[in-house]
Order: sequence, then C-alpha cells, then structure tokens
Amino acid sequence: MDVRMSDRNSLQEMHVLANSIRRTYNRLRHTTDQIHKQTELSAPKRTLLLDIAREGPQTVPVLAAVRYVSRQIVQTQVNELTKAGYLATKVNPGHKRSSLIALSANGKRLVKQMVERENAFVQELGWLPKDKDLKTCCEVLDTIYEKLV
Amino acid sequence: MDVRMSDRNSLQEMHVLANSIRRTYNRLRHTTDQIHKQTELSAPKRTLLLDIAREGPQTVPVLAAVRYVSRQIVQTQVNELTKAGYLATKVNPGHKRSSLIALSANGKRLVKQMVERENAFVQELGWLPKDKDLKTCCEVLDTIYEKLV
DNA sequence: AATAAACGACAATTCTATTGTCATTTATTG
DNA sequence: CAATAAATGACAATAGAATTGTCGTTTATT
Repeated sequence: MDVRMSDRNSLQEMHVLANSIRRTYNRLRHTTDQIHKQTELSAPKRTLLLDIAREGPQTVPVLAAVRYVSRQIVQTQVNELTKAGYLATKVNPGHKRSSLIALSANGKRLVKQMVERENAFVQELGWLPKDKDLKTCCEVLDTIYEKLV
Repeated sequence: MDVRMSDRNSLQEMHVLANSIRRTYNRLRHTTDQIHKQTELSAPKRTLLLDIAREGPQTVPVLAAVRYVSRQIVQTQVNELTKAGYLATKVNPGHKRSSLIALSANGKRLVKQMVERENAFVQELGWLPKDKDLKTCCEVLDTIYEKLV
C-alpha cells in the first residue's frame, strides 16, 4: 500500500470530494427538474432517456444492473416511457424474449430538445470551467465510478 | 458573453461532466449504503448527520433551504433521528421557537464510526486521486454548486 | 398595534425503489 | 438430448422520500 494512501490529509480530502459530489448532484437535479419541468418527466426517467440516447438500445436487465437498481423499477419506468411514446422495443438478436429498449422518434426529438434547453441554460449562466479542469474533473469522477463496484 | 461559452464542444463537455457527476453520485450512494448498512440509516439521514457534523448546529428551515427540499421532510427526518438518539435540540439564541439541531453524544460517536468505516474502505480500495487533481475536481464541483441557485 | 411571515405538527398524496411471487423462456450441465 | 437452473416480464405489497396543503402559534415587519 502506498504510504500516501494512509495519509490522514488525503483521506479527509476524499471526504470533502465526496461531499462536493453529493451536494452538486443534488443541485444539478434540482436545476434540471426546473429546466425540464414542462416535460412532466421525473429525473430518473429523464436520465433513462438520456442514457439510452448516449449508450444506445439496451435490455431492461442490463440497464438495471449498470445502475445497481432493481430490474423491476427500471421495467416500470421503461413501460411508462413506452406508453408515453418516448421508448420503443427493438428485436434483440441475442435474446428472443428480452427486447432492446430504444428511443422512438418522439423520444429522440425530446432528448434533442432537452439537450438544447440545457445548453441554453449553460449559456445564460455565462460560465464554464476551464477545458483542462473540466477534463481533470471528469477523469477523477470516472475513475471513482469504475473503482466503486 | 465569452466566445468559448458558445463553443459547441465546451457545451458537449459540460453534458459529459454532468453525466459523470450523476453516475458517480449514484455509485457513491450505493457504496455508502453498503458500508453503513449496519447503521440502519437511509442515505438522506446519514447525509443529514454528516452535514450537521461538518457545518454545526442549524435550524430545520435552514437545513431544508440549503438543500432545496421542503422543510417538512427535513423536519420528519430530524424528528426520527432525534427519537433514535442521534440528534438533540439546542436552545437557539436567535429564535425562541425554532431550536438548533445538533448532534447528541451518540450522534457524534456514530459520525466518527462512519468516517472511520469510510476511511477504511478507501484504504482497502488502494487508490486515491492525485492531490492536485482532487483539488481541481472539488473546485469545479463547488463552483458549479454555487452557480446553480 | 396590526399584519405578514415563519415555524412545527399533522395529513394526504405521489413517486421511487425494494422485495417477493409466478409463469414462461433461455441457459447450463450432466 | 433431457433435466435443472437462471433469467425475464408481469404483478402485488410494502417502505421510504418528498411534495403540497392546512392549522395554530410564534416571530418579524410595517
């Protein structure tokens, strides 16, 4: 074990970071709730749509496993989003029963609108982190994400 | 408005960062849920305890306002944590009716144990971000936190 | 002093999420 | 190939988080 690992300061800094992540996440959710209020979609459902837009069609069990949540709640949300017309099932070549969940035409349109709304918000905000810092931040967060299995 | 602000790449990077925050937060919650399973406390209640430990005694309305959640839900959680013996009310010099919510002796003990458990977990993980990167990450997150009012 | 706002308590409701069960389908393995 | 185990979608029951609304009292404002 690296000596710096057991350094008390570093451990405390880790708590500070964890706290920053938590409170920033919560504000982020609050802000996006307001930005996308008109969509009548909850944060988990919006996240689902954005994730499928980013990562492509996936099965319900996979969507659930990646998020460490029960497949039942994902199934429910997928069902409701499908009923609302934002998601559609695609034939899964690898599995006859468990189909791939993909964005419908409406879903793609909605995601596009959401992204545009968020971009407009960031522009109005009039601030962006320095490119280098943003990248560093992402790297740190993503590494933590991968370490936490 | 700064020209870089409207740079498409930067905006897209901002989405990437937002996504990193979201998914890392969720894993963090999942991990800490496991680490502190024995406490029988939910994530919101643990956060409340840790925040009061860090920031000192506060009134319920203030705790709620900072988090952008209703004072009613904070009141409920504070009441339950008080009943469980982790919180205690302190006389508020500035307000006769709305007392300050502080950690009890038991609460302080619990927070100490939680911090130790988390430190032990980080040590077992065998990884910490570089000090400089960690600071950068915190700065970026904290600035976003402050900008999002 | 009168009025407005804040506070704690309580209730109703919605949404998220978990757990558990069941029938069916898919995968494994002997 | 046949038997068994695991996975999947549907459904139900339940718990917890959080919002909204109301009420009576206390605190602040004007």
